[in-house]
Amino acid sequence: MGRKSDAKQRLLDAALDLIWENSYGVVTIDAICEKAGVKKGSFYYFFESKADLAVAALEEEWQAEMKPKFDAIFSVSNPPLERIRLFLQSAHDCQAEIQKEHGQILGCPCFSLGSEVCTQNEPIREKVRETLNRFSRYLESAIRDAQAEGSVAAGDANVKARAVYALYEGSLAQARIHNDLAPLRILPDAAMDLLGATTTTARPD
Amino acid sequence: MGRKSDAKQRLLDAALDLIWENSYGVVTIDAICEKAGVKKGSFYYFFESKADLAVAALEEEWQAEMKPKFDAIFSVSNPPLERIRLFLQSAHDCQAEIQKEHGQILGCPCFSLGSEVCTQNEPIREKVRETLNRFSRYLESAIRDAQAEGSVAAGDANVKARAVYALYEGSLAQARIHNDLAPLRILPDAAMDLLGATTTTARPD
DNA sequence: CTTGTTGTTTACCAAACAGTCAACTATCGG
DNA sequence: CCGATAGTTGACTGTTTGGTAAACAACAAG
Repeated sequence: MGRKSDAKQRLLDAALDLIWENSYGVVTIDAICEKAGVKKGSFYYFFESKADLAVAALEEEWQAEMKPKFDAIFSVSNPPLERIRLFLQSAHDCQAEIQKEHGQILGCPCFSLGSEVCTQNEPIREKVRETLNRFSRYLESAIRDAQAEGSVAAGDANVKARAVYALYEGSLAQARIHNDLAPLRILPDAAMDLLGATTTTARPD
Repeated sequence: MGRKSDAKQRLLDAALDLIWENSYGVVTIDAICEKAGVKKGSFYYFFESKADLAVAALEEEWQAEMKPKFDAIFSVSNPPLERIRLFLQSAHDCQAEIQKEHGQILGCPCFSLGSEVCTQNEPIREKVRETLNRFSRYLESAIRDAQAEGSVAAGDANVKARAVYALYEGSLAQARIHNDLAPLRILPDAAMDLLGATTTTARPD
């Protein structure tokens, strides 16, 4: 069945890294190839264009990285509000680690990319939409469970989830712009305020 | 005192329009010149680089557009919570109008630009920081006034302002990505929840 | 009218860029 | 060992870019 290669995977990884660290528009195909250690001819063997690669990279990132993480954090074994708090806490911890490594907070690659290219490239926009919806569905479910146990007031769980999600992404982007973890430190409490949560979970000081 | 010209202003306007509608990275100096009806030689007469122009455009946008608007909305004549509600409502109304004209919600140019280039260009990052801080200072002051009259619970007004501001920018970016006003429609109520506001202001249905 | 200042234009260059292609190579099943 | 399949390479093309420079045009003050 012919030759084997991990070049495709290397391209996906390199693209995500570069776009995350910089931005979609400024990253060239040449740069991706160089970082991946792959010649441009091979790039076009696997992908039609940079946009095509970006879509594939987003899907890969979701499947390989985000989904397992989300499934663990939003495990039904955890109390509903605890899931949300864990989620927001992990955002902080992840970005703290990234800042240590890169010297720079990078935020959410999907959201940054989406905001940058949503007016220019429909396939990327569609993949970003899909991914963001997957994210917020976890929140929505947790909120519904919280409402069922009475720790969050009644009301459209989808609306509440979208609000918390906007707060989350806004805080991440702010952290990136200021290269400062502060917006992420206050995020859990702000989300609980937003949900009008009756704090069943202890708040560490 | 030599020749007169509005070419510089035309360049500022063209740059802001193009970057807002698309993104910083994808907009070329040639495109800005063409839209402004200015030759490239003249561009370099007024600005050193695209980044230099972007910084000037942000300052111009603040001075000419945003500041007067903010001063009116956050007028001390208005009750504190009403200021905040007006601010969030106007975000919705502005974006609705933009959507009608462009067929596309464009969000906040400063925040989008900041998130895109903050890792690549320090002068732009610094100008974005400055501008965003100016924004959130209006919120902080209104929150402090609200606390004084008892319509918002005590607590660090700066922290609360940053949370509301993250929610605001997150909602705007979400609206841009989805090209959907929904995140902005729920924004005022979400902000009031976040602030734990004792609703003195009537909520229109 | 002249002279200095401010702004405009055109043509140009070198680098970077996306995208193509034909020749080449490793690997597997038979 | 042989051919089909899967992947690799490097050299190439044409275009778009950012950036420069020198000649030119309008205008104001003296």
